[in-house]
Amino acid sequence: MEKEASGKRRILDSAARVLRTKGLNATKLSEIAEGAGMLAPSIYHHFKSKDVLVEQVMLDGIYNNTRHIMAKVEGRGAKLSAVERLRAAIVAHVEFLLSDDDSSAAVARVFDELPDDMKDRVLAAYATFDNYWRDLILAAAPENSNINSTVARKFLVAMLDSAPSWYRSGRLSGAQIAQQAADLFLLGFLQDGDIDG
Amino acid sequence: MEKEASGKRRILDSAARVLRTKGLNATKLSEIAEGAGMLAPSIYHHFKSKDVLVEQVMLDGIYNNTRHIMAKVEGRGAKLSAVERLRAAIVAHVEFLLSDDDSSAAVARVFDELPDDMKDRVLAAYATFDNYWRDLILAAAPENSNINSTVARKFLVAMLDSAPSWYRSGRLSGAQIAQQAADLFLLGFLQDGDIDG
DNA sequence: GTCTATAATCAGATAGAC
DNA sequence: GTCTATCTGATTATAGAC
Repeated sequence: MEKEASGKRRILDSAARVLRTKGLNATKLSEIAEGAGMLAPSIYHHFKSKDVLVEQVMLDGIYNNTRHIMAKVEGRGAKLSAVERLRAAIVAHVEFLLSDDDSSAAVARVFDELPDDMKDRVLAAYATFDNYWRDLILAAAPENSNINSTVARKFLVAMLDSAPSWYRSGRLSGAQIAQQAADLFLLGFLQDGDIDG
Repeated sequence: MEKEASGKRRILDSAARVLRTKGLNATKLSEIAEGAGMLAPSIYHHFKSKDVLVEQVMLDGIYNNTRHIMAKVEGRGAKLSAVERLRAAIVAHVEFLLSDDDSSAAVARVFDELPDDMKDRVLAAYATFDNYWRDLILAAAPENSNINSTVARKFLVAMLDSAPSWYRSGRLSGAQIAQQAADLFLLGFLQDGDIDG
């Protein structure tokens, strides 16, 4: 189709990986270039500026993440209850964040650091993602819930997005962390023992 | 006692306020100085470098936040149940984050952006804070909880710390957000209606 | 303790050869 | 499409007067 030069692809992948681990400010073009097998000025053949490159990484990350979650949830078929769908989304989100794919972890790590104007544009790109969560949450909400669904969504996403910042492979697997997140959000900390899931 | 020059105090206060709203990278010494009623080079009479100043703001913020939460919880007296103590801490934490005091919001906003070495030192200063939460959580945990208490603490603090990034005064007050956070964490999203508190 | 210069640094960005 | 220079700009930091 279009010629998505492999150079461009390598730069985007390298950028996501460095951003994920170092954050925006500590991410230097020289390091991105190194990961892509070239030198810093070569990046400018593919991207007009560092900002443009970073913004593309953010947009790709949001797209990949949204698509991944939707695929996981919808792939479970039409038999799932609203609560099971919400649980599946939570699990998919956390597992993707903790996976080898740098897309979503880069976004989670860097979003707060973005310059204001870029943050506004990236936030606009979140619309599909936000709407999907909103629908999942509204569908799963109990009748007379005293919890505001927007507040619940903000708290939920923030909680999940924090996982990469403190998770280290060891005792618990990513899948286990994901289950804990779902249990915690859906059932609460005071809910105990023997839960079906 | 010691002569904590009012200049130093003004710089720290101004720095916390700018950091809270702009994040680390966008916080310029010139703006901190402006808020303190002086020019940028004057800061160097009080602090050896920007890093040293920022680190002091972080340490102060952690200290203030920890002390505030402890005072609120312990001030409620010895009659509180473990769950009520945990709830009081959650509410105090969110209310402090959303208050006029810039201490804790500055930490929540900036922590992820800190350079690695400083982050390590700041993290060490979190020990008192972390231990307090750990104890509150362990005391309130149900007998056979299937939720890891460390994971619960990480998710809880991350969720609470996100509030300043999306909360805007309007419909819901800070106190209401704080209650929602406590309900959500303790009882879960699926818990509905009429909750005692 | 604060100011007016001015230096030093660093990283993003550009020019132009190959 | 990538390289080797080089430039630019912004910001931290220093020197030294007041």
